[in-house]
Amino acid sequence: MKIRTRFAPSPTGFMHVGNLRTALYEYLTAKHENGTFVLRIEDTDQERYVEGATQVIYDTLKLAGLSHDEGPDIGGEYGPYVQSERLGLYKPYAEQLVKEGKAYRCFCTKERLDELRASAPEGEVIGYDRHCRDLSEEEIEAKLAAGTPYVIRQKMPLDGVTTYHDLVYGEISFPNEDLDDQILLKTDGYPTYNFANVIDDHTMGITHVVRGSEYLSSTPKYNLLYEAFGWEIPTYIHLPLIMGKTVDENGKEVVSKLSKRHGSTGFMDLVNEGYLPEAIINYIALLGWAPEGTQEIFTLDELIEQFDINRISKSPAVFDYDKLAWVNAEHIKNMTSEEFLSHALPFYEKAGIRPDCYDLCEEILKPRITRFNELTDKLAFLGTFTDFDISLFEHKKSKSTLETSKEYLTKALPVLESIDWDREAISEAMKKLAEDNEVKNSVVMWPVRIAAAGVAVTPGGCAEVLILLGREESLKRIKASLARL
RNA sequence: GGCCCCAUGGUCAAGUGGUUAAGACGGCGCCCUCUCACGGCGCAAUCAGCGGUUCGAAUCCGCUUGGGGUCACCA
Repeated sequence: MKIRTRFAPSPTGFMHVGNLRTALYEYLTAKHENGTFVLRIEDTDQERYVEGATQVIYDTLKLAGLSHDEGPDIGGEYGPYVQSERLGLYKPYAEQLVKEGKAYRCFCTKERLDELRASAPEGEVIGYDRHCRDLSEEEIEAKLAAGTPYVIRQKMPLDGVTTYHDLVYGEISFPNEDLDDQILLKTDGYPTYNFANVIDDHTMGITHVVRGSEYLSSTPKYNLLYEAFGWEIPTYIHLPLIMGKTVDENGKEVVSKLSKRHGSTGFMDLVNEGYLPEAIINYIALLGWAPEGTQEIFTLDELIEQFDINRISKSPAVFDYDKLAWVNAEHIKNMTSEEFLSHALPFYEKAGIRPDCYDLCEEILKPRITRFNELTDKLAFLGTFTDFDISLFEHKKSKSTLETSKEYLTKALPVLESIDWDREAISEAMKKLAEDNEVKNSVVMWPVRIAAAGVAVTPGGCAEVLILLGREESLKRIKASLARL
């Protein structure tokens, strides 16, 4: 049978990498087996609906390269793919269970439920007391006739255990007495998430339910629903959680399930900070899964090829920005010239780089950046040449002092003025100057580079700096610097 | 608190009864070098604890401890 997985986000306007990682594994699970990846929007919560949030989901999936085969925007045989457009579907199923005695109408008010919860002993949590589970026919009729609002709750077995199998976690059992009579249909007639989820997964033919391990403890309820309807239970793949670090009020570091409060872990946030979508995907694929070999840098196609459910781990993983940055840098290093240029161009233009220097820039910048927005800083010396501290000319490691700097700058200036403004030519000329004077290359190169750049740290060496600046600007700066020595 | 899950260096992790316990990020050091990177080499750092089972446990079992998740008319 063809595998069908689904990604079923709620439109909250924000997708953090934990959600995206779930989507990724759903995608990989399907695609590795040539299966179908479905997008379903779960918008049954009227109060939390955020305008435009659905678009964020489309944009994110598109940027991430996780293209769905069926969904609200592209259709499919199992539509509609938005829960709010499926509302008529759920109620009959709930009524069916009521008719069969597997569910019941509950007329309890929210207030009563709140009081019930408040009555729980300190530190304990108590569930619904099943007050309406055994109302008489007369009582029910009377309430209905009076127009009393109600919800539909599922009757949970009072004893025994529910056991299920998960592809990652194996055999898991829960005592039924711990299961609450969960609400299927809310007062407003909308289904709850859990109910809609089961109905939709079944009617959409989802074969593999891939989701975070926070659902491990609600899965028995799902299964009891599948059983109540006599439906086949899907294959479960629960994923270890992605954790974020925060600091508590005592200054102690704590880890918890990744969420909004963990700062910029939103996919779009990371993209805006300069992380490449493919690098983010690559990195989060490694959070909870490891390939057979030692390869760490993957394209999405390679992930599809190598993904293996059996290699998903059980323990939670902490999101690490350092490693993400490294993965990002690796992806940059693997870029073709065209790809690199397309990302770098805006920064080149802002820095006033001449087109004939694009290749040189790629060569010197590619190994030096982790994210493209670092280009601004790397190229800043081209624009700013202000009063720098002349103590920069004193550099132990290159054996430069104020005196030698002045001496060799004086010697280098006429040489530079006389040669072709060519990277090789400049480099050779400076080396020859050092050789003729029997000093280390650095004694010449260091002051020339500093004199032109005005800063100690530059991408590339003195020849590269001079080329980027151009002949005129370079000579102007060197003269100005020399005048200060 | 009940229930459920998890447990290899600071982090991500390989490992499925016999290994000097991979690799990567980060850290540190050295080399390369006109700076910073890149690259190369190297170092420090892990099987939570205690009991079993076994000729032999990171690997199997139990307990303890620690961490996480979950207990809504949210999804």
